[in-house]
Amino acid sequence: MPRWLTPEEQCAWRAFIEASSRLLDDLEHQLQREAGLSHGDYEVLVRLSEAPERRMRMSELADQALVSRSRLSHAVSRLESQGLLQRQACETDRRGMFAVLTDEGFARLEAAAPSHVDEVRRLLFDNLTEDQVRALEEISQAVVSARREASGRSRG
Amino acid sequence: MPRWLTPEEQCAWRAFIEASSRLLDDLEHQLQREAGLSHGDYEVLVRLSEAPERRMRMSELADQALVSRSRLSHAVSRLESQGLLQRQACETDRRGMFAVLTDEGFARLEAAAPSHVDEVRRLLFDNLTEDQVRALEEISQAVVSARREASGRSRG
DNA sequence: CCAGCATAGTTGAATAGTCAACTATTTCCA
DNA sequence: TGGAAATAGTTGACTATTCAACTATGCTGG
Repeated sequence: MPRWLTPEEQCAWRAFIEASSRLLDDLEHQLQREAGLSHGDYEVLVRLSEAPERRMRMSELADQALVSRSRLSHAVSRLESQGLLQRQACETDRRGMFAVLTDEGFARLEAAAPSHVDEVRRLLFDNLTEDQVRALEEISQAVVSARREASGRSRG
Repeated sequence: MPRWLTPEEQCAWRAFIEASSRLLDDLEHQLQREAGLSHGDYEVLVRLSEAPERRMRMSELADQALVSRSRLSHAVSRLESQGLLQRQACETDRRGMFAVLTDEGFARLEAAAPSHVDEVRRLLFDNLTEDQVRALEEISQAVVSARREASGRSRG
């Protein structure tokens, strides 16, 4: 006997799916239009830009940018061919590679960021109270931690 | 001078991106494993199953399932070839088509739903208080309405 | 030491998604 | 009425993503 969702949960779930799909789609389109980047690519560049020496090991980058290793590998090849980053062999682990943000990549990111941030504000934060911003973070944290604990338990 | 995000908004934004990506990815994998359906396909089948006579015009279905018309058209072709639904010409508007859920499609959905719902509970609602569920819905509604008003304004 | 397992990352084929162009029909209104 | 514009839906080419297989290297216990 499956535990169904309560009516309140149903509503919340559908609202969440609609809001997050539309929000992410809109941001995707906006980034594509203004900067020729997908949201995934943008995340990759952001993480690199914040890393020491603007470089990061492939696996760590994949984890932080929330994409699979395979997808990152393809994405890095694309971004590399656009000159936005480079691969660099790791000297202490000969299996390893770094992705390094180029100046051009950094410039592209700097050009894309302001209008992207404006869009995030416009589509999300301008429509929320301070309490709602706090609630959004707490809800998100709860989801992320629960997932982490669950996978910790199943691995350990 | 771009309005940057406040530190609180930054945190909320990153937490939201991580939580929603992981949640949606997990659900996607679970549905794929258990029922051989993508989340998009699942949404399509759900909407059809709730429609009168289990059928719906392509455009309305696309709107409700939050996918582009082109994507729906491809998806319907796939699902049709799997026998989960059928296309049916509309008699009052000769441009129009209905997508109709087959018995097999309905059965597939019934088989997939319980474990999917369990997963939604487990990954999301089990980790939230009642207040948080309410907050999640209000936040989502706020985002969706703001977007609707904005596009209404730009269209009108 | 070294055999076996784990980890880092890549690849290519298969699948899915996007975008713009296209057909066919309907609606609007001068 | 008729012709422009809007709407419904499809298509195909291109791009992106996934999945499983693969190479290469590092680690670990007997």
